[in-house]
Amino acid sequence: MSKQPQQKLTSTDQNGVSVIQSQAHSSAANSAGATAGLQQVPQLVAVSPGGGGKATPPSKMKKTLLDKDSEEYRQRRERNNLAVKKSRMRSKQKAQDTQQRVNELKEENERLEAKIKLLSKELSVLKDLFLEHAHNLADNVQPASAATVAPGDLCNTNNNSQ
Amino acid sequence: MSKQPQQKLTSTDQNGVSVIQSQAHSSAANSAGATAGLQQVPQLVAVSPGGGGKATPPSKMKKTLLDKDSEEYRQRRERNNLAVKKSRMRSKQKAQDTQQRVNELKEENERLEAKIKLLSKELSVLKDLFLEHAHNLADNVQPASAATVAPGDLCNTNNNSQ
DNA sequence: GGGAATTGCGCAATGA
DNA sequence: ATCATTGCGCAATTCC
Repeated sequence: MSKQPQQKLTSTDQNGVSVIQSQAHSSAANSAGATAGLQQVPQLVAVSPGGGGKATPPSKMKKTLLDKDSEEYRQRRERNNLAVKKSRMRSKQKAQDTQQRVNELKEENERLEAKIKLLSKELSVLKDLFLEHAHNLADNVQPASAATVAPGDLCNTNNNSQ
Repeated sequence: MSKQPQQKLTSTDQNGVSVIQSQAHSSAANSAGATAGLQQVPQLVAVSPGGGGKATPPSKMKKTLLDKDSEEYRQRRERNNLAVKKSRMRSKQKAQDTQQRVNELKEENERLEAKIKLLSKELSVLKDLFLEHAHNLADNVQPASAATVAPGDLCNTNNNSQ
């Protein structure tokens, strides 16, 4: 898929002290280059409390050393960063899709309601017609069925879609 | 304009383990919360050269002041962190609302379609009745009017449901 | 100019 | 062990 070889310039590889990793990732997706010098602060890791003398704490010792300089560490970070980016992209897209879905549903809703209105009207007309006819029948026998029946376009099923 | 009640300012330190702060300056009274998590960064103090006068050159030199130790800096950061949190919260909530809206709309959609179905059926029944009656009339009384009324399926409500 | 809001990103913890 | 998800802080940018 979208996987570009990202350069990794870990400057100050073995500089004496602090790590200013001004990693200019230069992601491909980054357009509008305004030369963004990003800079994440280095975090000093507390290797061990200086004065303390805990020799062997409980046997649960996992987070002993996170070699920031380790190659593997950087590798893992990079992978995670990629994963994070991907995940966020997907999340964003999903939200967008949802929003679009809302719009579509709203549209369809309107359509359906319009149709309901139409059908209701038709129904009402037909019912009136029946009533009228029934009255006519009750009054006498048959006055004029045709006239009663077709006043205009009662039965028009103008079903215009959309 | 802040319209939202400030949440508890205590930084709720629950995991901040790996970062310790090597704060050079002991700030004054840290009101409300003593937020931890500071890092030391090599700060290149690049004050405006020349000494004395301000005379800021019209160039693009704006990174003149970034004192990480500054009280104002920390203050700004904290405010921004709060703002970020708020913004993200809102964003999340909005997404959630949108999702819920989708559900509601879907539900209503179903309801509407059901109603359409019902109305269509009613209409169809009524029309059939109508036709039948017309036939009766045609049989018994005048063929002329009956013929005018019912050629075949005059009132075909071709209700296509999506 | 200035503060809040938004956005992109990296880090670390955690879930699956 | 690898990837995905998530909370959080930083910094740049944008919006009042």
